Amino acid sequence: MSGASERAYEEIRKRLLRGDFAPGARLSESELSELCGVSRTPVREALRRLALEYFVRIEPNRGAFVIDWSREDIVDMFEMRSMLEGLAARKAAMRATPPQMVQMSDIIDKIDEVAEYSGDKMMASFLRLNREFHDVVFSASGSPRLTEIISRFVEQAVVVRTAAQFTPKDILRSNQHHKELLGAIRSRNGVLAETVMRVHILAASSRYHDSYMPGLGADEMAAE
Amino acid sequence: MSGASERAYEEIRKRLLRGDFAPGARLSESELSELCGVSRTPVREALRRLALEYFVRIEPNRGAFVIDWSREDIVDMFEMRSMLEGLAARKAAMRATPPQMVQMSDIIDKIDEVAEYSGDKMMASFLRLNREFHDVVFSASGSPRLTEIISRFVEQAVVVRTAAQFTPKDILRSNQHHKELLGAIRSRNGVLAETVMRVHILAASSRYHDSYMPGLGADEMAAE
DNA sequence: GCACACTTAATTGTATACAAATTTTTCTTT
DNA sequence: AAAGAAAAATTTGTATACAATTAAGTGTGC
Repeated sequence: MSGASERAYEEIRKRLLRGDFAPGARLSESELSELCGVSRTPVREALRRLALEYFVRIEPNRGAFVIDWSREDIVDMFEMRSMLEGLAARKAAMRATPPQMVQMSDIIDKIDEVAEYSGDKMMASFLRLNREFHDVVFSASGSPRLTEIISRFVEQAVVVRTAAQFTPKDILRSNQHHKELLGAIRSRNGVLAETVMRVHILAASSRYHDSYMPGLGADEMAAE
Repeated sequence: MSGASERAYEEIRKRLLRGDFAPGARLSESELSELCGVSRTPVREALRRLALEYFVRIEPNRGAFVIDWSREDIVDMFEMRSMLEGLAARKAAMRATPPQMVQMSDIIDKIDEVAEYSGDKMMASFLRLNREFHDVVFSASGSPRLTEIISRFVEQAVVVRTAAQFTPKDILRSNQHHKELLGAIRSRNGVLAETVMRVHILAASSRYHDSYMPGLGADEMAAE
């Protein structure tokens, strides 16, 4: 997957995330191909890939359609992700090296700084750092295959679309989870690390659904 | 994905499972295309799909190679599967309907009967019934998306290749897990259901690795 | 005026042809 | 003879052309 195919994938994915196409809309291969400036062949390849990542749904002989997620679907995706990332956190608690812990600590500090910023710049920085932090956890789990599969999961439609709507307060709370997780890893407490990570992810899910955590106002809700 | 594409996928997958190609071997698109009796286009599509299911690995501009799994990779895959199927079992304990419980019970009885048979017939019957049982659990979880993703996981290379080497004793022990799981579901004990399911899967993993359960001889080991 | 069948147009699926990249072979040089 | 470079051959990646299926439009019958 290189050149035209990769380009088509990036382009279509970008537009899907930006919401250029309505949910349920049919995606014409011809239109996409001239939109991306490549032929239909790499477009088809990109669509198949996006289907496996749950951005689109392909019906045989009928074409690709933008997936529309139900609330239940979204809950399920986050639940699954919480199980898998929880597993990674547990393994990380057992195997993380001191340098990796320092890395996590550094990222945590940077995220605290970023929360002071505002606007798109803040959001972009946070998303990058947050991704970095989780990558260190995955790496610390010592399981390349686990890392690979979870990454694929994290790249999925629901997760990506959810990430882009945090307030500074959300960011700080999210980072609080990071701190707790690092503490659990430092004390080699696998069960705690797993549980904290699950809370971390499920809180983001909760945030997404405009639901609330008992005893807290809506603006106090946790986010990933 | 229909016609030639589907045909190519089935054909290549069948040969991969049968071990026709050596691990790490390069799969030529031209060879596969005349092997399947279709052109290169659907073969490429099939290969991309098999890559996402971890049967092959694709290197840009170099082609597709048969994946070779390390022991650690296999452990990781089963661990992930245990987490996801555990989640499904927990949800099933909360939502399963009486008819679904009857279904599970029926399948359990049939598996006990099948263990009396011998040879390929037994194996085929067990695999089908086992799959049916797990499908009922997924269905009982009430989450179509969860079901879909776990199914995709279960179809993966490692899992499929592992399934085909159980003894009658393995089958009976596996079915014992099924009985415990049904008990947990009947009593609406989500945590127990989740834990039993995780044991069920991890036991299969353990079986696969010629490792053993403390205090039991090798031929007493559990299998899925 | 509405439903249904048929014809036409548009779209997806597959095959083939060409371009770009990689691997293999061959030839030169030390 | 071995190592490296250049050229040929093979293989993957992309574009285009054709086949098959599906969707849309048109006309006819009731």
